[in-house]
Amino acid sequence: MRVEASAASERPVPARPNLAAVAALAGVSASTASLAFSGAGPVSEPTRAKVFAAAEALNYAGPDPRAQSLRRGRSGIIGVVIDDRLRDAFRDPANISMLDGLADELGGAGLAMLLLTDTGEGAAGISLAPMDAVVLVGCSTELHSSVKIFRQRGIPVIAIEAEHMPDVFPIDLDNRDATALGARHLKQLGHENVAVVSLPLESSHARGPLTREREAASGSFTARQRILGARDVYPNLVGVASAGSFIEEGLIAGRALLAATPRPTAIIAQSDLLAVGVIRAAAELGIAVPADLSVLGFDGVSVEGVAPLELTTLVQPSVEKGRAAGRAAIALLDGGEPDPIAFVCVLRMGNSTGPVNS
Amino acid sequence: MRVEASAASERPVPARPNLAAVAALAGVSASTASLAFSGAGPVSEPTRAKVFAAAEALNYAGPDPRAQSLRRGRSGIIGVVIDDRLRDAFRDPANISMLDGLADELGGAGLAMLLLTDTGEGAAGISLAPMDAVVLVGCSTELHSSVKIFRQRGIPVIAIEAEHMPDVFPIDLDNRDATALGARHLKQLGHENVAVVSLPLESSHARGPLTREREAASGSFTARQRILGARDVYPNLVGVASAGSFIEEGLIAGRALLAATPRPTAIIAQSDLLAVGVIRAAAELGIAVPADLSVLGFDGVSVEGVAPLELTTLVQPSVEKGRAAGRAAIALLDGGEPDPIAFVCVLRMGNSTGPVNS
DNA sequence: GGAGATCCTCGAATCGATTCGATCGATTCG
DNA sequence: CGAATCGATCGAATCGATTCGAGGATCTCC
Repeated sequence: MRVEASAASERPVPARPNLAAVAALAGVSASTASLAFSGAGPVSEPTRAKVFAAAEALNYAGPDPRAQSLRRGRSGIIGVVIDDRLRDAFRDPANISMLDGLADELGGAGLAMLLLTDTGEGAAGISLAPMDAVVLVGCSTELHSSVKIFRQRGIPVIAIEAEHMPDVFPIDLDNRDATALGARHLKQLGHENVAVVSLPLESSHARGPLTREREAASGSFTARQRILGARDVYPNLVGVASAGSFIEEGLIAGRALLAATPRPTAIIAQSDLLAVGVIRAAAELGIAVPADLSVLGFDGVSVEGVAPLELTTLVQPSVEKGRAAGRAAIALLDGGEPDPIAFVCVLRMGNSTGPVNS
Repeated sequence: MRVEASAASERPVPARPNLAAVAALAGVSASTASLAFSGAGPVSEPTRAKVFAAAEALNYAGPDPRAQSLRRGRSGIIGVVIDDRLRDAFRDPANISMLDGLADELGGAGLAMLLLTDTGEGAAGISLAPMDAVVLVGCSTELHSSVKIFRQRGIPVIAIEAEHMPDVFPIDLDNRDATALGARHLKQLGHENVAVVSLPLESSHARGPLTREREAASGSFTARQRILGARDVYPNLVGVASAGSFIEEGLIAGRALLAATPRPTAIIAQSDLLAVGVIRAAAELGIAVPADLSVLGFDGVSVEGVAPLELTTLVQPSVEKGRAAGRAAIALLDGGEPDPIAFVCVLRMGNSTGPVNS
């Protein structure tokens, strides 16, 4: 294809110009023009100037990312798969911090985040989008088929807090041990009648009492591990599943649990937001925290609305978790084989837990 | 290039198979194989089966999205540009609702969201990522250069609450009129000494008193419009800019404003989170709301932590705003020319405002 | 002045798929 | 039984760039 210099003036609205057109107008070959734009090879100053002038004249915006990504085999896009609806995922500060760390690390490497959900219609994007790597966040088992596709495509997969799978790089959190640590703290305070409010167990986000069957069938690795951790200390633990990590849900769950007789003297909430809800439920019922009820949280995010109470909670390095995922993605893209990463939580003492009041 | 049926067994780890390899193994042409996968043309059942069998045998994951997007000129990706750090953007429920509406609408059309920020290093993605359309959220003026690139590329741009620009499809909110409406409500209650807490004015997110110069130079269209709306009723309005739409920031701003003499009898906050912060500042100082101080919010999100108070606020249709942006993006992609969209807020009466106590 | 090194520039192959028009065989209709 | 029709398949062009090896010009140094 030849493009005359005059062609530009003949057609007022030409098809979008491409590199070839620019090169032609500049009187150089396409390869040289490419070099001029990418700066990847030696190009003399006058030539470079000619190319840029031609680009300017043709109103050329630079190499087409689509073509670039085909040729280079890289799109600069990292998929982030959330198992929730966006609204839900973004409602929990711990999650947001994680995404923030992720975005920070990826952005620094010139990579962008493609937000995907594994449920509903948005799931199509999972196999259709051009991605260089994928980070699964709290992914459910429904993702196994997607993971297979990623593997076939040679797309590295990073999973945050998920069951280990072959060819999936894990970023772990000691959900079980941390919860056990928290539970032992309660035990030391003398609590024996303890209940738990869990994160959603299924993607249906159904509320309701925990049963061993439900737990076993649960797609939420995190929720399950935290339940197990609590059971390590309180084998006969009872509890309810929430429909999401929100204060409102903690309130609902708290009401349910506190209506039981005998009333639990301590409640383990699987997130700080849930813990705040539980505390609010207690307030409603005139139950004093921590005198009559101890509440343990998880995440260590600063939550509004329980002042002057300060949550006793298991602090997890949310931001670092995201960062680690980002770094892992970058390393895997470069063909590296980073070491698996496991984070641990720290028990931060607040005053939402106290000795049992018998 | 010919690929023998036996080649697959010779090379244990072949370069990733492509459509041509699958077609060769199936004994059909690449065009037919393409038809079989896309279902876009007539393909006999036996042929289709042969193709899929070959794909299975070669462990082919389906057409490469990169190549597809080059050929079809579509990537299925919609860019979403946030002017904030992710962390900040996700901290405000109004923003999240908007993103949720957007995600919902886009997901339904098989499109995925590419999250971008216009500041820092992540900004590179703006011109490098393969996007079919872009939604600017609360974009600053720094985006003008990016918008130029989008225009050159023929990428439709949708801007939510931004200054109108040629070739940019606007989704508007009556920020000014709505704020004026709220201000008139305060006026009717007899308030004369009114102050405002604004959203960040610059991308530096600097706190500090409002000045006409700062307002004029501000990159935040929304903040400016809301200030203007308040000025429509209270021309000599004073106020401070916050560093973000957070409760904590409202608290800081509230303390500053309530330290003035004479103390304002009403404060207009440019978001509900800021309003809650202001109320908390009042509580700190022993100032009763609404008896001694009226506080007006904006957004109409349900905010925790001011019970039993209920915020008087300007309710905006956040989710609908996002949905409208999504629909506009889809329509523009189809070459349509949707009508500009403008949403209006509704003043919802709570009990955080009341008659001036003189 | 010629051999060799340097520096630019170019041609051609390639990335992996889609799509239009052409072709070929089988079926149907008159 | 010939012609028109229809369905399935194929070839070739195309999307827009990158990259490698080769080639030509210029310069250096002996």
